[in-house]
Amino acid sequence: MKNIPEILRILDKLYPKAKCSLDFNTPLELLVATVLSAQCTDERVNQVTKNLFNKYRTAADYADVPTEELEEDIRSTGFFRNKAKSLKNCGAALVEAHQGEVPGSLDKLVKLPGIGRKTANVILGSAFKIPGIVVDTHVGRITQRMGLTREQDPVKIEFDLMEIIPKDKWTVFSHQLIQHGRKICNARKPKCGECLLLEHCDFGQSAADS
DNA sequence: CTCCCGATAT
DNA sequence: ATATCAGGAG
Repeated sequence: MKNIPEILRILDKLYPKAKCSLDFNTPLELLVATVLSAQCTDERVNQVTKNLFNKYRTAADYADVPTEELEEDIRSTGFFRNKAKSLKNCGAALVEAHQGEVPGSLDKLVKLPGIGRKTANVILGSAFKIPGIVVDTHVGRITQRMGLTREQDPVKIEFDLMEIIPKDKWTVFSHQLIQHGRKICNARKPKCGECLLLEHCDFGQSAADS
């Protein structure tokens, strides 16, 4: 079995101030940034939202803008047609069902168009301080490599992690792994030689031959 | 499972 | 050229 407390200590030491790396000032801004972050780097999202948030200030602003105009405003983040549709429909749903405000519960968030569990848990953790495990591509990859889960499905991974990670650590843990995934445990060529989690990692152990 | 999709690193 | 990047919907 895994020495979870030790793994958490190492992560705290490596990334003591791990937080959301998307720029935002309100729950709505975080929602938009997180939708845009799908299959896109957070640097590019921040670059786009810098201008976007000046132009779109309320949920109604997203609901009312012509689709083509919103598509152009977010084009460089990729998947721009899907994302524009999601943001527009989401803005309308917020106005319709939540007085234009972003709800602070998982159930209500995942009912919004374009918002899945990953996005919902980002919003819960960083905008509402409600614990949630964010299983994105980084968290999924790293926890599989380490042997913290055997599942492939992000939702199953989320539930596996919820059982072994203390609830008050869920949000920090997610952001720590995301930073670790960007700096060390890359998808293509993980830098196992620089990884302080090596001895706790199945992938690192099996790759350590020399 | 497939599709959506521009930008960047290798 | 190709894999990958804070995924979600049909």
